[in-house]
Amino acid sequence: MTKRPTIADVARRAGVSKGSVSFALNGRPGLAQSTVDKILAAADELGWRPSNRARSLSVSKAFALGLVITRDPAVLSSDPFFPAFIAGVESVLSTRGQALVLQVVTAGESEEDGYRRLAQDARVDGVFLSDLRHDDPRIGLLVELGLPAVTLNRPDGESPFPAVILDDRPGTGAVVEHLVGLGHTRIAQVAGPPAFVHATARSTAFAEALAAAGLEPVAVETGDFTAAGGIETTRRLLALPEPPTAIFYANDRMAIAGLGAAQAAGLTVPDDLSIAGFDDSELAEYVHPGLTTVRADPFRFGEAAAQTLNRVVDGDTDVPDVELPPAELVVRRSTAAPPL
Amino acid sequence: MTKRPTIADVARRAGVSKGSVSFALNGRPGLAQSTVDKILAAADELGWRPSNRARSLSVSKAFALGLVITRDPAVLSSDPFFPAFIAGVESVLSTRGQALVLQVVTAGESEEDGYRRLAQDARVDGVFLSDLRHDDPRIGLLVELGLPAVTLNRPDGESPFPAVILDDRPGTGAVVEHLVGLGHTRIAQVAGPPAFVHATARSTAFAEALAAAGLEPVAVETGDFTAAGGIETTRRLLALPEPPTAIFYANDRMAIAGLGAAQAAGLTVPDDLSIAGFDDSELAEYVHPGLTTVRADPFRFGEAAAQTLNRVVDGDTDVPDVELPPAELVVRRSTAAPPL
DNA sequence: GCCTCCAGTTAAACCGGTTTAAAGAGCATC
DNA sequence: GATGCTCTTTAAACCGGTTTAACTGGAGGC
Repeated sequence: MTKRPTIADVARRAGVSKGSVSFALNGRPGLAQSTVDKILAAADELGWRPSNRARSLSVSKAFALGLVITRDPAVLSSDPFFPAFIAGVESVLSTRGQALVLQVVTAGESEEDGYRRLAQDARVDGVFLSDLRHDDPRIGLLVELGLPAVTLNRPDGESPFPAVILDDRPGTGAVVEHLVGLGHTRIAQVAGPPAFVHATARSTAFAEALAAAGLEPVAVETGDFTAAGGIETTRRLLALPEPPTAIFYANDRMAIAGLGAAQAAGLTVPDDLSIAGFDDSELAEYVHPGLTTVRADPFRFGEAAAQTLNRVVDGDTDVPDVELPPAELVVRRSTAAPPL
Repeated sequence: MTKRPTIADVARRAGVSKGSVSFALNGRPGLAQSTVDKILAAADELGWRPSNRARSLSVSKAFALGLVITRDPAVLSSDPFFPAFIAGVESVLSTRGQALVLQVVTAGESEEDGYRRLAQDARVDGVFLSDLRHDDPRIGLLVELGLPAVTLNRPDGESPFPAVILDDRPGTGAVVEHLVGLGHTRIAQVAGPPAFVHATARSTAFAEALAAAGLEPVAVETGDFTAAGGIETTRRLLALPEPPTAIFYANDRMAIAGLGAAQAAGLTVPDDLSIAGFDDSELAEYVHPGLTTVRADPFRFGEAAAQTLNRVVDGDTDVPDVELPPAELVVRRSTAAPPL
């Protein structure tokens, strides 16, 4: 493990100045082609790669992007979204020599502290803003911190940042149409926490799709995206005087737990009760019966978000929003015609 | 967003030299207490925080740790381990102003490229080595790269790195004892890929515990930790001329999928077949019937790993291995006495 | 009163790049 | 042959810290 070569070594070997090496590396005009070749050859022979740290200091960039996630409500622990999303992000970053810095905010602090830390330490050039809340205070915070960002889905307030959008509505509508088409009229929903923009978006889409079919939700419960929440809300729905014949959950985790709760209550799915989820997580296909759900593509979401954020970071003004192909219905065995 | 103050600003304000400010900040001896106070006060008034980048360059440290994960076999996507592990790591890093850099290796490359990238870019001061393989080539690679590391669990070859160990054996033994205690004699296992140290460790522990009870495995299938693998191996086990009355899976994901496969095959769990998993993932408690499994504490694992790695990074020689409290049995409804 | 010693402080070099201003070379112009 | 101009190249400053070696001023010893 000998010390790595520096730009000075390359310059010496090529018989030029440090500045010229820098110019050659960054492909700046003003150098004779022959000189450029000579320098690149020298760099190659020495196996030189410019030091990130030195570059960071002189150009005031971190060459890294940041993602803040809250761990608290176990929201994270079996969320199929983040891992795939992160993989998508990385697929873009690794080709550009950038890194992804994770900031997990633990119970004690507010999520905003996470962003504040990233900004104060100047660890990243920009951040991904996920799980938008209504009137999300983080947007103002990031503006104040001067930290570029991209939002995952469209915020409801003013935002100076581009958004990468995956529209949940078509998928939600498709689920409702599917259930209605099977003959269901008593459909309930287990929504996500109303503080989240995407949770209420799905709720609204659900209500609208039902209305379009001339129906109303028989009940709407609010879950917290966890399996425990799925159990509890399902029990409440099943205890209604006139329980629903179909339940649409805002994510697969709650749906799978709800499936368990229904079975524990002695019901057969889908004969007695139809169940649909949202995410198409890995287990959705393999539980019994297989879960009808809505599939998005978080990997691609990550890719698009990283590309978009990089445009902002690179100083591109007025980066347009990006629309991804909408989520689509995946029909499996957990939905069927309602009991007579 | 005005420019942040530098050490020179602080020095000027306190009426001292840059060097003194640096000394005061780092608590080095040789400064009069009164001077230190004056400097710290000035720093405070200006809200100065030393620049990570500059520090990084001059002390040749990244103030960050790295984690490389392979995304490919969807191993990641619903693995309950990593998110909790990462949260544990962060709980240590955030108090020290360090960051966690994630490197996701995508399909095309080998995982080693991930470490190589982290090392070449000098992005991190050390890395976590997870999912150890037999004679893991990454250990040699890290030595060669001069990158400090800590291994999650004990490697089987020589290793210069400390290990953080969570012993799976007591939990595995407890599962077997539990099943034997219920009266099972035909117990099968769905193991993990034999390339992984922890997979074979669990397998061996399983075989040994059975042997201690005077039994032999009725069959051992090798899964790949995915839900799809859980389905397939379960089908094979159930198709045996004399199928097992209990199956022990190497992780919850395969177990939950296996549960679905058994139910799809018309079996009632646990009356016809007992099922046990490993991990105590969130869904384990909420599927129907609740999954008997083995619970570890990945958050604490992350904490311990981060602390240990930091000792190595800080130049502590001979950091001892750390033993965590072993995983323990969690009995739920998916296990019962075998059918007569 | 002079020399030593030492605690306290500072100037300057350094980390490894980027960037700017200026110098130098080569050639055409008058 | 001096002047001007373009094309290359370089020296030096800079980013914001850390670290080393040298320099203070004052106390203490003789």
